[in-house]
Amino acid sequence: MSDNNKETPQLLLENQICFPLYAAANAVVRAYRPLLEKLDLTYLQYIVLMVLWEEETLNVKSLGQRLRLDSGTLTPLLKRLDAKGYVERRHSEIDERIRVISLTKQGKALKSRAEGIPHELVCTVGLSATKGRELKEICDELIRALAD
Amino acid sequence: MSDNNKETPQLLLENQICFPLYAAANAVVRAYRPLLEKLDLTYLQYIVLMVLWEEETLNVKSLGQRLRLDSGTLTPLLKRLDAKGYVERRHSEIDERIRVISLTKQGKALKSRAEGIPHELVCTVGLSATKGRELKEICDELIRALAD
DNA sequence: GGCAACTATATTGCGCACAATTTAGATTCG
DNA sequence: CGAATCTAAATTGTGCGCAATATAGTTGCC
Repeated sequence: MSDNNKETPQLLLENQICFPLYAAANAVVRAYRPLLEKLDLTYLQYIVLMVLWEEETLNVKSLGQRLRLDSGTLTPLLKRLDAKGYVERRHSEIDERIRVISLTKQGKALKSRAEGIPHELVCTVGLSATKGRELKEICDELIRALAD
Repeated sequence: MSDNNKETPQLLLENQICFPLYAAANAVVRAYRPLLEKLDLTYLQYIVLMVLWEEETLNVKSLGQRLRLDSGTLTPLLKRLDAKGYVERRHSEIDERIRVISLTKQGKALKSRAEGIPHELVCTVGLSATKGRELKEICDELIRALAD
């Protein structure tokens, strides 16, 4: 334990925990790409729509809190979803600063077309349900630990 | 099992495995940022240097295989590391197509300054060694499953 | 009412990721 | 030898992520 450094040198890529996490996240986004191409969506756009399929309507801030992303990422992304005709971006009438994001008819219609995607991905990955749960738990713990 | 959909609808963010993975990877890169700022490095630049601290010299392709990244990502990154004076990018004399990347004296010197960083991060995260190992294993499995 | 502090979103700029293409050099094989 | 094929790296273009800053609009307080 005290001669930890000799046994597992910290600066070897082999011994990193974060790098596999980082590489796995890239790999997953890459794996989603061909499945989402049919819907003309990127991975993050798909995630944003997933929130909207639940909530119908919401503003940039609460979306950002949910996904841990800021307006610098979300504003241009929402403009692209708008350009594709999947969402609308209205100004709140109560508070002009707030952008109210809502699904268009086309945006709602995408939901049924997306239904099969998570299962398709699970199949190509072939991760057991147990390991999937473990992964989710550890990642959630990490996220909580690193929140602000 | 057959009415899986009713019990855990696939299109709820809450039920996603990949999203926590994605968000955790972002969180980790974010957490590294202030630690790496002192060395004038981004997370990926740090990872690339880590490979070079092991290998002394290598070309773009083998670096890319190691990190699962392509020349579109690596070429500009290596140019930036070059501009910072941490690496050199020579053409191989045997095969002019190949770029041989090697550490400069300054690049080598960074290693000792980076020594404390992994431990610093582990502390802010506070993930147990067991869970760290589990996370690494599952991510490695995911990466293998999604390779090409 | 009016001004200071605050808040929500937008903008700018940089550095990844990666698909698609281009460029230049190496290899193969008739 | 030399054209076709292959290969390594570079380039181009799009879309994140996010820090830093800017722009409006709102609220609080005198």
